[in-house]
Amino acid sequence: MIAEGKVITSSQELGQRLGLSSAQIRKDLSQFGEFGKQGTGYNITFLAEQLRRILKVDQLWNIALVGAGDLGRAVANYGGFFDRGFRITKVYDIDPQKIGQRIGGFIIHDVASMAADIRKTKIKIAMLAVPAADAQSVTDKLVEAGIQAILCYAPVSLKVPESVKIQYIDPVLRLQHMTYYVS
Amino acid sequence: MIAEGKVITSSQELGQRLGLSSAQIRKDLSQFGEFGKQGTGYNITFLAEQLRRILKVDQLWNIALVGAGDLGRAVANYGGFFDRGFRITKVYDIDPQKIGQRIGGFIIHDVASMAADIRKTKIKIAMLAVPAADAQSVTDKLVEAGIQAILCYAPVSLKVPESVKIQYIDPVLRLQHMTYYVS
DNA sequence: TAGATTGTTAATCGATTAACAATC
DNA sequence: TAGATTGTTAATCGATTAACAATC
Repeated sequence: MIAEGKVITSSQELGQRLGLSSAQIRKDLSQFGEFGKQGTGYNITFLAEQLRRILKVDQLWNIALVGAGDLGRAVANYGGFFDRGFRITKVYDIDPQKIGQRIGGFIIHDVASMAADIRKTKIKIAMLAVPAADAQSVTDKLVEAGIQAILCYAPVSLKVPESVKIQYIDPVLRLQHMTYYVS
Repeated sequence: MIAEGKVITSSQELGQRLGLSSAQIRKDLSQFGEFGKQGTGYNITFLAEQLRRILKVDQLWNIALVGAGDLGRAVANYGGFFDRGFRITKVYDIDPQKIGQRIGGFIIHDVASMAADIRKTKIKIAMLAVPAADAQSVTDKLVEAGIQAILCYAPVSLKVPESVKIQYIDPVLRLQHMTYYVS
């Protein structure tokens, strides 16, 4: 809407664009504050700012990448993170052959130094691109070191304390979500 | 459970492992049939077979990949599809420089021939790894050609008819789902 | 002032859970 | 036969929607 040059919107328009009812929009927003004006609606830039603040995407997050194989390399080379508030600051692998080499401009560090690094630099988010068989043990180390969120590229289900958030990137799972509907 | 050598399970055990109530397990399964035995529970291999059939993941699905840039190359080289019932059979790009070359063992074909190919081969699922700016126009062509499900790697929101299913792979979106909970 | 739209309360709807007859 | 667990109905819970006073 900002790109379209619009200044004000309403719960009705937001609902229409998002496929929700206007009541849902107002109810959800009201959980976090009063962002609109009666009779007028919502100022779009103000609302966007508030939403970014609420979701904590109004800052730059540092990320540790674990795993420098094919998948890790693809992730490290992906250019879409920085623009959208995320920055890989460290890359780790366990393979002595890889340690010291570079991928995507990052030096590959030894996982042995990972826990201490993460504690020191207070990195909160990690991306996991290790083989499925290693994912749980690496996760345990990350959690122990104070990581609070993990984006996991391995096709496994990780066990973590409730306080740690996990999201998975598994293209096959996404495909499987759709086959049911395909005839 | 199969790997663990177990033969029979119950709605209670399934619920426990999945973080759901036993009633939820029974209710959901009963939507599709009667898979258990009173007093005994569910035969695990039989249940798994039935679930695969219901979800249509008991077959090999052919997939068209559109876009042979960095992302497309990574997708084409990803070895995890075939084992899990998906096979890329065609790769397309619009760049004359790329057409005829190979990525991940696939010859890159001209998008100009895509619609006719898809109609002829009856491919139902496509993966989209084109620049965000091209995603909608390519999607329109795919839908027109009869594609029923699209896995989109571009960070955009695609407009498609209700009958077409879409799933997105956007690591930044996944990261943004977690920042709210990170302190 | 009249019209429009918010934030919120009350009503409705649908999903989850509890309970139990059926039966292995 | 006694114990266990299913599939399903009824009860409960929570989420969505409708309605409206407040007010810009």
